[in-house]
Order: sequence, then C-alpha cells, then structure tokens
Amino acid sequence: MTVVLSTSEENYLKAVLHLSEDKLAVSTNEIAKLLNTKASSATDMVQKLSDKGLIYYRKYKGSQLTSKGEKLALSVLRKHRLWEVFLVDHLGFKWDEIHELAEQLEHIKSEKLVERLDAFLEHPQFDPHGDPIPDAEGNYVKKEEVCLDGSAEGTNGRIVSLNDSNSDFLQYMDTQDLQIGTKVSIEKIHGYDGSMNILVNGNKTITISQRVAKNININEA
Amino acid sequence: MTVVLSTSEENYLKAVLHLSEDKLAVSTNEIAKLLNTKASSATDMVQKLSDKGLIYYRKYKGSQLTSKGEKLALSVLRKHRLWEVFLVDHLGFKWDEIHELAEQLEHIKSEKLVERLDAFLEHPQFDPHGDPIPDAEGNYVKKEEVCLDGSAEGTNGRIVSLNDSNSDFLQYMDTQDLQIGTKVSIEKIHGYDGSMNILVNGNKTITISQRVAKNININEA
DNA sequence: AAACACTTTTAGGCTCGACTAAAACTGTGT
DNA sequence: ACACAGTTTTAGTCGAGCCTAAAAGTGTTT
Repeated sequence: MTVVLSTSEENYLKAVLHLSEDKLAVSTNEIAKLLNTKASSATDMVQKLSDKGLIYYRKYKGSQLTSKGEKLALSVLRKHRLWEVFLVDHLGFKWDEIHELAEQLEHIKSEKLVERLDAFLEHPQFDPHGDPIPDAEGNYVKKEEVCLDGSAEGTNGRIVSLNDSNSDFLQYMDTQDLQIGTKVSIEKIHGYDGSMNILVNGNKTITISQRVAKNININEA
Repeated sequence: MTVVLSTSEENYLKAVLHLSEDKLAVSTNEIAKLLNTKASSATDMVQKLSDKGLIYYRKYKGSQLTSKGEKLALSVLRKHRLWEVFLVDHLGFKWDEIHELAEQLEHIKSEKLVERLDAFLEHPQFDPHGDPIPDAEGNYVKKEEVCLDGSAEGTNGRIVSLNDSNSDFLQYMDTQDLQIGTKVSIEKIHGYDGSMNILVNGNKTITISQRVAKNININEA
C-alpha cells in the first residue's frame, strides 16, 4: 500500500514543506510562484493531493501537509540532499552546480537505492549547503542558525546555510571565498544601508551589502 | 541547438536501436511489444520522431534510426550502462536488480554528470552484464560472441552476455552459479530437445534447457 | 485473383498537468 | 458598510502519450 506519486505531485509536496517552515498554512499563490506555474494549476493540484490525504486544504484558506504528506515530502528532501552530497563529494561538482541535477535525481523511485546511497556516503548529516538531511523516518536536526543581517557587531561564527540558491548569488559567494564552513565575524555595520565589514577566515576584511547579509546564516559561536 | 527529448521519446529510440541489431528495418509491432504499448501508440511516436529527423520511417515498411537518432539512442544506452556499473560496483546491488533502476537513471539530463560519472567509474568498457558501453561519441567494441545454443560439443569459453534481462531468468542463473565471467564448456548436447550438459567453472556439470542456452552468449576460447 | 490472417494506420477519446478567462471570495481603507 | 484590489477557484482548452475500434494495407494460401 505504498503511495506512488508523480514527479509533479512530489514537487508540490516539497513546495508546501519548504513554504511552511515558519507559517502554519501556505497560500495557493505562494506555491504557484515557487513552482513557476499559475494559481489555477496550483489549486488543481492541492485539491488532488487533498483527495489523496496528503494535504489539509480549505478553500481560500490555504494548505498544510498532513503527517502522511510531510513524511513523503521529507523523503523527497532526503533524496535531494543525499544526491547533492554524492555530486559534490564523489563527482567533484561545485556546490553552485548541483541544484538542478538533484531536482531530477530526487524523483528516482527506489527505497533500496536511497538507503544504499546513504550508506555509501556514510550517513551524512548535512548537505553541501549545510542543510540537514532527514533520516529514513523523516527526523532531522534543526541547527541553531542566526542570519548575518540582524546580528550585532562582534558576532562571529561559521556559515551554515544560505537563503538563496540562485546561481549568480552562489558564484558571487565563491568569488569572495565565502563557503559553507567559512569562519566570519562582523567588524562594523553601516547603519545607513545595512552593509557590513566582515572578517573572513581571520585573514581579510570585505564589505558585503545588506542584501547579501540577508542570505547568509551562521552558527553563532 | 541540442535536442531535448522526453523520457518516452528516448525509450522509443532505445527500442529501435535494440531491435535493429540484426535487421535493417524494425516493425511497428515489435516496437510496441517491447515497450508494452499498442501498435497505434508506436505509430504515433515513430511518426513524431520521423518529423524530428531521428527515425527514417515509411508507412507499413518499418523504421530505422537516422545517424542523429542513433547517436541519441547510444547516448541513452551509455548512461544506462554507466549507472549499472555504479549500482553494482559502488552500491553493492546484484546484477539482477539493476535493470529497472537504470531505466530511470538513464533519463537524467546532464552531459556533465555523465562524463563525471564515467571518470568516477574509471571509464569502464563493459557493464555488469558484459555488454559494451559506448563512449561519448557513440563508439563501442562489439565482442566476438557466440550463443551457447548453436555451438558444438566441446566448445568452451566464458559467459559474456545474456539475451534476456527478465528477473526470473537472472535469478535462475544465480541459483546455478552462472554469471558474467563464469567459465563453461559443452560436454554433451541432447539432440531431441536441444538441452545440454555443461561443465561450470571446471568443477560441476549441470543440465540446461535449450531455452536457457538460447539466452547465454559466450566468448569462445 | 480472391480470400484470409495479420499488421499497420487512422480516427476519436481519455488522463495528466499545464494554461486563460471569468467568476467568487477575502480583507483592507475609507 | 462598502468598494476595490488582490487572491483563489471554476470552467473550459490544449498537448503529450496513451487507449479502442475501425479502416486500410500486406502477403500468403488456395
């Protein structure tokens, strides 16, 4: 009685999971925007997933995952992140090249493959972007993260995750030698535009805009 | 101007490639049977692929791959076989479990991924079933193969490939300790039903039916 | 050369997942 | 309280890839 979902259905579940991190219910419009479709298409799909018992949906009130839906969404996320680890650690991809590939690989259907892959990768806890990988039961550690923008002068720690996986942004990060795991500390915040001077790896100071700071999360030391 | 094909289109090209090994043109019915669809569906698709210049098709006369179609079919085959090597050599799958998985993985779209995977696997020449893996240009070595059925008493060599990847058959092979690379020699052929006694790895004699013999190809020593 | 069995194609329909256009609803500002 | 903007849903369409049923073609047998 294992549920088999289409690629499209899986993508909708993933979208709802992603969007409901801080809110309770997710609007149809948000889902449509994230998936680059129209609101009407999103309505169709959430109704379908509601019929299948994977989403709790009330007309005009938005959607939430049911526990069954959440389990399935987490299993897709698990696969996505495991494949990312494989691509970076074993095939030598850079962390700004792997997203679209993992979007394809995450839909490969095979319990056994996922578990073998997990073992081959030695049960990694985090993906190359620093995001936690759910285990087979859907449990995962939430890291104590702080956004660089909003932290005070003197704050220091290591970069643990990013809020944008846009390729331009990731390439900018590379040019500044900013990566997951990089040590940073805030030396000075410029109040008038929110930009800041940060010390990178203890050896050079750079200035980043508020927009960039908003996309960087660190693990406060 | 790279051609992007759907999973279904790729499967049809692969089917035509597979079926045209010995013949010139492939019938619509054969294609439909191989892909578990109806002849009418196959007609639709070969007409579509003909419009795209990937198949040379004449009504009622069958289909052949154009050189462009053959290149694309070989690139799918390359991916299929590379993934099979990965599954067996690195994830510990048995050779009778990998077919359906590779059927999914072969449709992942990324030139770069294939080439990285190929390098990671150290440019293998053959897949776990003993079939040759085409290189990036579509070239591959044809092995000198002989079918066990049709060979004379006294013939001996190693199993290099199989003509059936049906799971029941592969499991039967396992129970008889018959694998790619296994040394076999024909001791006696029973003319009345085509069955034969074969010596396996020089240490035990078993009897196999003609049906089984028809599915085994060896590299005559 | 006509009849037959079989293959192949055509014609028309279905489902999935998208779309547009229009109607229904929500919530905010006055 | 109501009008208006924005959101959401409904209704109807479309293409891809499959289907069934019927028509057209092929080739073999008599």
